[in-house]
Amino acid sequence: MPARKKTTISDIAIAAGVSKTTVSRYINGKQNMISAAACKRIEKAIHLSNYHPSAVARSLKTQRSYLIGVVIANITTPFATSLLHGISMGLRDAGYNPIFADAEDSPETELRLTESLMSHQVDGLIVNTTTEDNRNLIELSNAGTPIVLIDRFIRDHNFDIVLAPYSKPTIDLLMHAHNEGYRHIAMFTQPYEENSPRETRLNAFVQCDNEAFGVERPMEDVYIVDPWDANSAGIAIKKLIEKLKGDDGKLETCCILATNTVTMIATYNAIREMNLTIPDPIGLCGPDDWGWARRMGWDWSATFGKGISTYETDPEEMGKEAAKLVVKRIADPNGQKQQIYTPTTLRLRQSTDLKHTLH
Amino acid sequence: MPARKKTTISDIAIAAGVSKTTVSRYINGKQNMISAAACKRIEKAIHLSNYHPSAVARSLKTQRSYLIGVVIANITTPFATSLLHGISMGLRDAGYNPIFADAEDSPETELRLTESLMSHQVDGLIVNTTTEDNRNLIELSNAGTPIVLIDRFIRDHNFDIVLAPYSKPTIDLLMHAHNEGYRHIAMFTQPYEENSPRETRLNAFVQCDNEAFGVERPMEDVYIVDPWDANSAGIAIKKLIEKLKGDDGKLETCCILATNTVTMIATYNAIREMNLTIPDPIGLCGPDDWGWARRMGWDWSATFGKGISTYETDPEEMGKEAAKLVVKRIADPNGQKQQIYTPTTLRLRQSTDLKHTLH
DNA sequence: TTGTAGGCGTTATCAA
DNA sequence: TTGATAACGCCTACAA
Repeated sequence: MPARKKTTISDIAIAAGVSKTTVSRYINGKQNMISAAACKRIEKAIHLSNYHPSAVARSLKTQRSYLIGVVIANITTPFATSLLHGISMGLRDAGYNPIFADAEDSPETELRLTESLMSHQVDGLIVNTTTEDNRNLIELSNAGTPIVLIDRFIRDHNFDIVLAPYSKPTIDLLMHAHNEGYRHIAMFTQPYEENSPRETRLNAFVQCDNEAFGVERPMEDVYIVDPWDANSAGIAIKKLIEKLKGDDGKLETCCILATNTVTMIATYNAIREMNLTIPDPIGLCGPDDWGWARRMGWDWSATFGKGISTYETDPEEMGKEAAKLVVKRIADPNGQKQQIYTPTTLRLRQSTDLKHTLH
Repeated sequence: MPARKKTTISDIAIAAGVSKTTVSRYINGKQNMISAAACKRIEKAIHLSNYHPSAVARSLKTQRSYLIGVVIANITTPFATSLLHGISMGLRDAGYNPIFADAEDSPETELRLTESLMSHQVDGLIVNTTTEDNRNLIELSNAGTPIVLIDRFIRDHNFDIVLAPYSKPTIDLLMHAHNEGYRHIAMFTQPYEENSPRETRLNAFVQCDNEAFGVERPMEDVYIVDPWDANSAGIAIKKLIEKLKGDDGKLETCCILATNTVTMIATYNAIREMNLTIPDPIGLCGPDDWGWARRMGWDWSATFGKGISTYETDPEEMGKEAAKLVVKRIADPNGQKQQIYTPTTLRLRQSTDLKHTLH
């Protein structure tokens, strides 16, 4: 099956017996400038040849592509899934299409992909960046490219950005633990360098551990966990237990704040393997960005034990907001940069219900 | 910050004191046709102005974009995520970029997006289609567009396609249930019209129920479940139980085959809520396309009860293969259409371990 | 209401 | 080794 040559606007013009200009007008909805007769003939010609205008030629001429480049730090997470879905819906509503690129957690890859997207004339960028220190994006932004960051910020430069308000709910969770009577808190986190949401949560933790729990060096209550390594969480738990042992050998109570859902699950499994019980002496809580699971009817956080206390983020909503924001910035390039915070919902469940359990 | 005009090949030509042609040659790696001096000047000019060639103009001229359109039926599943990741990696290795579109399970959306992708001169298409009966793709294919289907086929037309071999492992699982001594089998599936993998699994089930279990009307052992509806699985379980009640009121054993991971989890939860035990009298098994979870160190299928019997698919590998295949088809448009089956791994766990449990 | 002509940023052809 | 020049398919003054 040989590839036929594509039909172009000229073909239609000839077939309909009019000029390219007229056809172009027809395509762009300016039918009120065209005689009914011509309209008919053009319509027919287009239909017969099943002609589709070339977005490429149009982009070249108009310098607009109606394409938005979407760069995701790592697509292999449930968070990214919901994000993409939201972005996709939001852009479509505004007549734009996403070109999507997966940086695979590599700043170099992110740079390369971003350049590729730019050379394809994308009208704007939505970026979930791998790097807090992203010179390239700052340059692009300075050069006038509409850019919206999502979930991760960039230092030393003012960007449009969509965020979940991680600090507040983190503190809410920790204060709840405090009120429940936990003696200690601990934070289990993936490496947090260059990753602003984790940093934000860390800061909230440190502040709370210091102020509410009166701990002098709260960083000592922070444990680095690699959920990709099956043993990592177990090792952290062992270290934690050592610290919690009282003089009588009994464990003091401690509520663990996990940095994200995946870390939380790894931690949960580790706790169970150590034959420790939840919520006493160990409590567990953290963010829940697995909206997709809920949407599928699976409330995962209720499946583990008797339920894990979480705050739910809404990545899909974040995606939608980001989409709206780029489109807005394209229309109004010099408008004020915006920070949008999408709402979060606290869900207190058994995993931190120390008071009740003590009786 | 006003958007500066973009620098073009002409700017570079002027700055370097050469012609556009020479610059073009430089860009395209034909530096051996250029004098060392000119090379130097061009390099310098490009560097100073941080010039990036326009992929759009190039596409228009060469009729190649190095863009592959990727249409996914529904991105809101972990399966799709892994798929995308695989595609993304595979394409990148070959110098192509994915433009990705989410059809949101709607054939109309799929059509619209596909047309949009085509008008952007994509060199090929990778499609996880919503519709078995997809006239549009057949036409495009006939017109010479390189298309690779992934996970879902299209009736009445020969396409390049990447599939998991659902039939064989489904039968393996069911025969295993038979050998374990289950008296009945049942299938819990999402609606399967227009969805080839589910259909394939259904056919395998029907055949097995008939031949191995001697059931006359195997379709009566098929239950439609909507995992998005929390009650749906529960209702199906109740119906099933009615059928399993023997004369003495005791339940006969039955192994449930779930159609996919999400349905399986919904089913698992429903079984537990009914206070039924696994694997006796109810067994549970099905496919596992949650590779991402394992990659994150969470072997989910071991987390539920004492482990669920599954066969693991490898969506990431499927994506990679699809990427390789489009690229190949672009290079060799008239080559034989291929069907690629990616491997699958059987994991037998406690949820179907009836024999052992009986003692 | 319609058409002509020029150009968007490249590459390809041909000649020098 | 280099460079004019003509496309690629479309849009857009400007003119008729």
